[in-house]
Amino acid sequence: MDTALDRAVRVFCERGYHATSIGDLTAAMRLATGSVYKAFRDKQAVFLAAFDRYAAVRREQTRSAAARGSSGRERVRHMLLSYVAHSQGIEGRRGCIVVGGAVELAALDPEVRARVNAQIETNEAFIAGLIREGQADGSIPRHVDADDTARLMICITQGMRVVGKARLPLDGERLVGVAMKLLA
Amino acid sequence: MDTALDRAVRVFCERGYHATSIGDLTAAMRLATGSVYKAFRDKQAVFLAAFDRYAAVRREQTRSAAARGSSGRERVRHMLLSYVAHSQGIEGRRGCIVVGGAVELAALDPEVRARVNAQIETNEAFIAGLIREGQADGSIPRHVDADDTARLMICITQGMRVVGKARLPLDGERLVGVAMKLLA
DNA sequence: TTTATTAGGAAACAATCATTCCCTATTGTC
DNA sequence: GACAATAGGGAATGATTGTTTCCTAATAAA
Repeated sequence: MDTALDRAVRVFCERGYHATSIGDLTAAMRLATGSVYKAFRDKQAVFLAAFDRYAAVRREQTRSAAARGSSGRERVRHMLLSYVAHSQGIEGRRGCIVVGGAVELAALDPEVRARVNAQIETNEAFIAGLIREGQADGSIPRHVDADDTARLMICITQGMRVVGKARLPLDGERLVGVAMKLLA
Repeated sequence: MDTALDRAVRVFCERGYHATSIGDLTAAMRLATGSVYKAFRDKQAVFLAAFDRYAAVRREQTRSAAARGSSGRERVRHMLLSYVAHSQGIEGRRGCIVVGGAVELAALDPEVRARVNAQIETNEAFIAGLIREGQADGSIPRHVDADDTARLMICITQGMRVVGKARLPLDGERLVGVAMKLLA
């Protein structure tokens, strides 16, 4: 069932919510219609489950990417580089469920909006934490406002997913090189 | 007809493409089904026309916001402030057709993808131009890479639309204050 | 072995979708 | 004033949607 949910994640990522029919879902999950409705209340429930799964996986990937850095500053850099990588190529084209949910559903579906907000705020707090670590270890100046900078970096990462979905190329080293000025 | 198209823009902005039915469209445009299909080939044609109209209006708004600045640097600042303003409140909740088109349709619809790309690249070139103006008038250092910085700023602006759609508050002065470090 | 419970599958359901067709005013032309 | 042309409106249509229902096969308990 978890593997079926992973397949649902892929479909929702690349087609979004409304363009994904139950037929698309059953084909991707390799389950019959009845089986899907036995496991989930309705289509939205499948989406919410897929959202949660996607969010958990991405959180872990982002955290482990950041962990590759040896200072707070380097951890921010690796986190941004990881985001560029995920926004590009085949995965970039596939897209991000959080961004998709925000754009397609957040306006009208309070349940989705709550999850999108929670995910964004968690990420933002994580980035602010990295910045504070950097200030503690001396790799990031004290005068940098951790919260404001984190929120701007959230905009950057979410924006990269939009640009990546449109298949515009992103040069990781150059883009992140510029973004690191925010920690000056 | 132009006023009807403006109303179509609003609906497509807040509901997206697939969640907008012809019924929603006719109700918003105050036109009967037959009239819509007399003016446009199909639903996608309505969307493309709405997209073009929205893009033209937003381009003008962004340009006039930038024009309020007296130096290249100040023009970039005003342009970013304008983006924050449009990403917030009722308009932020309504959303951006370009971001919506990118996230919802760019993966599968080449025609929409081409327009999204064109709009993003036009904006990016405009921002790069502002930066070069600032370098010419001495308000922005020469060592700033105009193209890389413009691309990052595109990510910032597109990301702000995503965050704004999720109804998270954005403090314009603080956010732009941090972003202006990119011109240091 | 028998029975109860569950996971999974396919067909049927009503509702909604985008689209087409045809009718009615209104406008401009001769 | 008569007529052609067109813009707009609304009902009808076929396809597709999400959902439900019922059936089969497999598994666990007794």
